[in-house]
Amino acid sequence: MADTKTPRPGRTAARPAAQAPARNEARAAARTAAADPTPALDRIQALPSWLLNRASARGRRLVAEALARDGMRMPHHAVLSAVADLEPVAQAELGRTTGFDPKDMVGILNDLQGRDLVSRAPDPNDRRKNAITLTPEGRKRLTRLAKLGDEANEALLSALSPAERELFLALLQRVVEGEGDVVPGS
Amino acid sequence: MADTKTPRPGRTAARPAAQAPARNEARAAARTAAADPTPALDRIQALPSWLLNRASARGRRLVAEALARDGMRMPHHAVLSAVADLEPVAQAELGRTTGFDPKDMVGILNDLQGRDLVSRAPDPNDRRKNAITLTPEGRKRLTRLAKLGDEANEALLSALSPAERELFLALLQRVVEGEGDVVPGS
DNA sequence: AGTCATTCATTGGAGCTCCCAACGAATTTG
DNA sequence: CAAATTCGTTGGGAGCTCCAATGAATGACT
Repeated sequence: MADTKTPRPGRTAARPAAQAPARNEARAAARTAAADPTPALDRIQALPSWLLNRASARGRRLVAEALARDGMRMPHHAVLSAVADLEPVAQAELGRTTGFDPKDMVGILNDLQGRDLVSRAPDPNDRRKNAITLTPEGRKRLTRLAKLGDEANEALLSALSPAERELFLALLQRVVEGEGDVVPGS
Repeated sequence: MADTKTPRPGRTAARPAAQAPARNEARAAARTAAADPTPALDRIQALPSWLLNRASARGRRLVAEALARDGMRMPHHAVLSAVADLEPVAQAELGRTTGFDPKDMVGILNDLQGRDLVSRAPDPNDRRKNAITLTPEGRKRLTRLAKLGDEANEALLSALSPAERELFLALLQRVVEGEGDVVPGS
């Protein structure tokens, strides 16, 4: 890859020119010449995947900023919530329910345990497992985090009315589940 | 962080036990005791930011798989599209219109130039800039990529009817633009 | 004119998410 | 009892996003 590029070869000027004819004129000319009614850039930026990426990035940023005010990140909040529901729970099951990689789960729980928000004790019934439990501080912290997360999500959808939000979430849910192809039917 | 965790301390067994009382019973007990009608995990996984992340990840995966059949990745497609519209165009402007970091733009264009899909020549009018241009091969390749991308996006929204897709995209667009708070008015 | 701020392409580095592979310990299956 | 599986952990890598700094070149201002 290092030999394929042209790393600013000396900048010796003296070029054939006749290559940059006023930009906009070239663009319009190309459009009429190639009969390209919809510019490729506009098309790509209207693609569902593109819009979803941008919306997701905005949501992640908003949530990250909100949780950062409490010194936490999104995975901390998610795992803390899962522990609250499933405790005592093994790390592998936490990974399955939240979707985090076991490798990353180790780091997340290291953080949470380091702040005394969860306790990680060997499970007496299955000594391979760790029994993850919420500490009282963890429970209080989770309440705060849930509030911050809700506020961020409120801001994320602030452009939509309540009815529109409900509709949007319903559609979004079906997109997430995907598996479409066959008509929903029921 | 290395001293905060408990790295499986020997597994010497002999534990206080009385800590893992059959799992499900503990869960039900906690729910009645804490009067928690909505499990925290369910709540967090119904959050707009969570759903958007999952939908975005699904879209990214579908698009990546589709473009990979042509040996390309998403940024390649996006930049190639932008070049098609704006050529000849400088890297910095490409970065502004597509949203890619200037650093990443270097690598993307290195790839594209290495495959002779774009040409990168010094701009005679402004010797700081590179004039990025589409090669004939690049134009053909873009047609293929656009098709692959469209198919992937079709699959992404396959769970929605045409009317629902239109509605979903309209709502999604407004979420992306955000800046809500004030009513759109027009 | 010459100084100064800005822009451009590039390099370096970091963080996050996801995936794959391996390991020792422990458990389950046959 | 042997074999396969699970569990937590460590290691590495690929992609995407972001920030800081550099030298070259340009533009603006006095």
